[in-house]
Amino acid sequence: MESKSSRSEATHERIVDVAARTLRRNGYAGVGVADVMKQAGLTHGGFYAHFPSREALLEEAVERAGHASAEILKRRIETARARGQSPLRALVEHYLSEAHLRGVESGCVVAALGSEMPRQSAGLRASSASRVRNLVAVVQRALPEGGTREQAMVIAATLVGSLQLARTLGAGAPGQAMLAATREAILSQYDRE
Amino acid sequence: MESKSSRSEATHERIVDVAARTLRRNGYAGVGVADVMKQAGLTHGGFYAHFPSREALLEEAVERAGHASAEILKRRIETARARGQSPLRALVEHYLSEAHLRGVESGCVVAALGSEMPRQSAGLRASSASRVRNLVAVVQRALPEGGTREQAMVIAATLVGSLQLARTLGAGAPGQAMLAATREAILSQYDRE
DNA sequence: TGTACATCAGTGAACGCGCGTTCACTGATGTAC
DNA sequence: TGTACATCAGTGAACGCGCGTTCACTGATGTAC
Repeated sequence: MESKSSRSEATHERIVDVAARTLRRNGYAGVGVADVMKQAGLTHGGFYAHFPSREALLEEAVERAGHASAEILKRRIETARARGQSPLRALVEHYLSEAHLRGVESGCVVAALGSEMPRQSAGLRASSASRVRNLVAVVQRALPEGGTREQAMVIAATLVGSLQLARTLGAGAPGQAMLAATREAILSQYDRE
Repeated sequence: MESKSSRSEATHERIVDVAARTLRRNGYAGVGVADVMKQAGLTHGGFYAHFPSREALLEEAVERAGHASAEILKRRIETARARGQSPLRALVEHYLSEAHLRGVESGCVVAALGSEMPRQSAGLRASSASRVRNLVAVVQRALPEGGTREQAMVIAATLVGSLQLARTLGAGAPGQAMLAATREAILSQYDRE
């Protein structure tokens, strides 16, 4: 890494950022080398100076996308806790918000790719499974004292499923109703302090 | 339809059946005209005598897959009810079973395609959204007297999310743990008679 | 400070391949007489 | 019952296109003296 120039590194980061957004918007198959390079302001020929293959880019993009949205969730949780508010409520209201419903490309990668993850190559499945475990861990952090991993798994599954179904039903009333029902259900069950 | 010979109709059905399985195993992008025709015992050239386009096949395949798995769920629910057992338990234990975890290609199309549905063309999104509404309706049927549509939406989201995350974590212990946690959570909350 | 040279990020044309789609043709089925 | 013909499901070669990958080259940056 130290042998690479900072200019090269900056370009690398830019490509991964573009790919992390495109990945969530279009799925694994929707990430094209030429298209990503063009969005990053480059020509496609230079791609292989930065990545050994398209697959390698996808692995980095899954991790980038996962870390980015997990960081946002963690920050919301910590802020709520610091203010004496419910961290779980902060998490749920952010995850199941209209902004997240509409903003696939900057949202949770697990919700964006959930049904495609199991079909990927071994390397990509490993990156993807690790994003799932991380999501469960973040949810568990938001639970009240004594919250178990089992509870976190159930809540994570509900969050992911709800967002996907809402997006499929459409960003209008049907999708909103799905999110509202789920917010209500999770909070009334797990947020009794 | 009546103008078509029964031989042609049988071939058409066979192609849709193959596509409905391939669709769930490989996703929308994983359904290739040549591959499906080959699996149906035909050559790819004849495809356009049966469908105006690949897209038209996909729409039929989504509906076929959705109806098929919904029928199985409905039957389980009715059987349980007839025997005086809990229909919700029957539904949940079937949906979150190891068989369903492993059998993507004959399982619920919403779980198999959830994250890809919102990105499809208008026609496919319509077919897909209709499968989501149908799943919610089937879940509501399984609820005890007075079960609301909101409850059904939350349970459907949890079922879909849990199955996807379990498949991503792998069919071994991690995936099984996800399913077990979700079964337990849904039944203990909604199955108090 | 200035000149000569090496390094290397990025360019753009070309490749092989798979895929959706088209189309002229074949060969079996069924109808007319 | 048999022959001639029409229908039509399915065949297989060919097409255009997009995509991942390769590679010889360019031009800017930075180092040596």
